[in-house]
Amino acid sequence: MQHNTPERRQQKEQLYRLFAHIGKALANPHRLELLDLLVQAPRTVEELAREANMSVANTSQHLQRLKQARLVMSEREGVHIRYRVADPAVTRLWLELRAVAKQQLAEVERTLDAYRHRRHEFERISADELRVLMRRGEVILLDVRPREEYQAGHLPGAISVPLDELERRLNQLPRDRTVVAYCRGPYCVYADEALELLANHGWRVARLEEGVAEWEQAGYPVERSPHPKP
Amino acid sequence: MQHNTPERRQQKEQLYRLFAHIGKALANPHRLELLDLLVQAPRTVEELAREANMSVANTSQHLQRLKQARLVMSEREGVHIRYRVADPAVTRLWLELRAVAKQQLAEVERTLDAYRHRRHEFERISADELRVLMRRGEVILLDVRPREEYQAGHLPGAISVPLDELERRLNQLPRDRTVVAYCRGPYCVYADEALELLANHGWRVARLEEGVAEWEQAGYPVERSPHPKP
DNA sequence: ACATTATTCAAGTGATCTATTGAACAATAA
DNA sequence: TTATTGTTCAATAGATCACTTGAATAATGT
Repeated sequence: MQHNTPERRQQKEQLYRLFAHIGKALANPHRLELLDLLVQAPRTVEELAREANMSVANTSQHLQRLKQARLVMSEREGVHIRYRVADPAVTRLWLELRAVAKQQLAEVERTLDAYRHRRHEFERISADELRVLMRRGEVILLDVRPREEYQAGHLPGAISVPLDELERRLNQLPRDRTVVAYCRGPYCVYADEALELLANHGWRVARLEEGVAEWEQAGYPVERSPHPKP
Repeated sequence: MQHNTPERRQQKEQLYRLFAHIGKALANPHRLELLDLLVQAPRTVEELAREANMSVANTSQHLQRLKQARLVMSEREGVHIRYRVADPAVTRLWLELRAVAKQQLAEVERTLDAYRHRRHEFERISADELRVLMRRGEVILLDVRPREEYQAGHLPGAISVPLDELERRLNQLPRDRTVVAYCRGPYCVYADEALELLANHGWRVARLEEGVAEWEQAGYPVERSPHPKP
């Protein structure tokens, strides 16, 4: 029985071409940023363009590559078209890609330190520790991402306080409990900025590195608000 | 506190560029084929070129891109240079990429059916079932990959019978037990070919879809032979 | 030292990718 | 209907990628 006929070769090549199609979708920094945003919450083209600092046309093109590779899907909503991650497996793929990057590129750590230059100032708390403290009611947990991201999914018991609103809402926070903040994940600075403000106002603070995706991937439950119709 | 200064933007972009560097390494079918081979066992450039049907120079170039992205590492062995996967996280990334492809591209299934046109002929057995039957001694488990791949890691209790040797060694197999065969994973045809031969000679046969990487990723133990020096 | 073998390097060409621009299209509101 | 807004399409130019070829390197054996 032959197992290296030209036809076999050709079919094998087609298979790898298909896999590479997904790889190609992951081969551009802008597309990864879009994907990263979509992992947090579904968004329209316009929103994505604004948040990723790209032209709308360019954003649209990149989204279409992601869509071709079936990493994201789109849905019309009146005049808008809302994109979302196509499947939880895509989120896992993205987390795994970042895990490889983190383990293997020392550069990432250096870049990250430059980017989040205050990130070692605050005590860090692990997911396990947080669960214990939350059960005992000893901490307040803040989700400092934009509200839509909170609505798309958040940690159980977390309060939505987008970074912009934090200063205004400081008086709503109990002074006698440690405040834990989280945001999009280890590469996001929102939580650090929130903690700095809180620390300056006298709170005891701690940072959770995990974002919702990492939390869910670790097997912990996530709360989702029903999607509000605009 | 500003969180969207131009410097922040720039640093964020650098971070995504780093991630995209890994994505780019995954953006070519040849590189994925090389990676797939390396997941099975370390190999020299020459071996890889032969098995992937590429020129040596081209293979070398692709390997260097993989190496730049720290997906593989290399080591001199006399005149040869042996490449290997840099880290288990890389294997997980590759499995996750394939999982996304499988879930999302219906084409994969169609291509796969064309490629492994006999794949529905044989009974399939799950990893769990296999473990039970192996414990009871009710099946023989064959690893039909090349011997070096077996040596780099195999399922506990598996016997190495490379496809080429199978016909010659038929008389060593007990006739009264079902033979289960596995190879590189769900996209590999070696096991199917082995099972066809065995079925034609009267054996009861079954196929395990998992390869060693999938098996290990599922949390089951893997046996590794000490590496023989040539 | 010399020849041999495995691998990498360097240069060149055609293919693919990316960002930009301005036009086209689709849904909504006036 | 017409105007408006969000999104996509089409064309283009510059950058990057992929494969080939032939030369350069590095270890080994004579």
